[in-house]
Amino acid sequence: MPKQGMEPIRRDALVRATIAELGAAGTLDVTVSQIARRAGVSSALAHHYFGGKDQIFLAAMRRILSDFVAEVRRELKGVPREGRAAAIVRACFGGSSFTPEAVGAWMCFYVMAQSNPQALRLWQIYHLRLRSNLIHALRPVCPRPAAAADTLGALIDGLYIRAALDPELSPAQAERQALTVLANLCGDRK
Amino acid sequence: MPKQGMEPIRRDALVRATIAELGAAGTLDVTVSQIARRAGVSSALAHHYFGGKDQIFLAAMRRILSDFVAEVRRELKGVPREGRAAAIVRACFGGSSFTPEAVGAWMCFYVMAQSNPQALRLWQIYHLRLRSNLIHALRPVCPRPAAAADTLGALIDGLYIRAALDPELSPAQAERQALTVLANLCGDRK
DNA sequence: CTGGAAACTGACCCGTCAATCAACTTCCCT
DNA sequence: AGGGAAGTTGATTGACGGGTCAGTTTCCAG
Repeated sequence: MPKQGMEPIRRDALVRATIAELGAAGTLDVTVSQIARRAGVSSALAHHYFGGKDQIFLAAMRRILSDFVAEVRRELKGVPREGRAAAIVRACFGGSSFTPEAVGAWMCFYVMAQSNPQALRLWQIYHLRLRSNLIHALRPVCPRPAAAADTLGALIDGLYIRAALDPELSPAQAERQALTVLANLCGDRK
Repeated sequence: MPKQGMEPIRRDALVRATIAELGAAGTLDVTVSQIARRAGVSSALAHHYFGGKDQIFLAAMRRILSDFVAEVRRELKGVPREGRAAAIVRACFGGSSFTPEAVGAWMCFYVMAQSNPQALRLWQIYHLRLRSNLIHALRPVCPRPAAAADTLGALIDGLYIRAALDPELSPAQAERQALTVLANLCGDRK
């Protein structure tokens, strides 16, 4: 029963369903039909709105990325200069960023970036933005902000991978590890 | 032109071809035909020897894992107690462990482990072995060996991911970052 | 010399899935 | 009212890829 103005609602539902499906499967081997079924529509409609499977995946990737950016901004609100780096780390492991679903989908996007130029481009943008945010946040507390930002970024990626494969690794543990390294990176020159 | 005693040679060629193909593609979307072609045989023969696609992939995964173990052993040879942790780190980024090909294939196995129970099992074994090696190596030089091993392991995984997506990241840089964190993890209590 | 095992392949079968199409329904504008 | 736009789907198509099989060649044992 068609209603007017469904497009944004359908798009949203499909994007959500994509993230859920990717997160649950942990693989890019997810069919358009599965996504559409979870979103409560036919696969034809998914194609109608997005044009193709890749576009659906890219939309989901953009969503996760922008959710993460929002999380960072929220965590950064009202935090003094010296606490900014820790706030960014908390954003990585808290809120909606570190649910099993999001982590699984995130890993899928890493894979997609290896063969899809647009996905690679999105990843590079995320990567550069996180890096510059971290450098800026580390400048007041760290002797070598750029190097520390690279290390911290790599550690965060690694913790994501491990969380995806090892359900034992809790968000709290992961966050603690990252914060410990952050403290070391900052404090070992005094 | 059939010759006797080809089986081990073919198996080896197919495993090598699998790693090369996975490493080049950066995805599990590699067909048996591609692998077989690169190995110079028909796809039917690949099925004949391995039984199926999954078996081929698992054989390749086992190969990469055992190559890595060999690398660690080699790097550890004749190194004094205090240098063991650094030697393991060097093994991760040197030799055949950190070629673009091996890193790409490695990432594929992480993906496979998310949906294939046998691959997950193999990953867990690798994971536990690396962990216990690291803990043992860190004991003489580090106040909290277990925590440090977990952190170092995650960092190494993260550096692999980044190397896979970012050709700018050289082995030397990655190794330097890992060794820096290792030094911090050891030295910050003095 | 001969029969069987090992090595090897081309052709085929069959399931799956992205993508398209031709409909049908509901809503809104004039 | 009624025509077009938006919403929606089931059925279909076409490609692709894993797996199987029947058949061919080569080698070796008895």
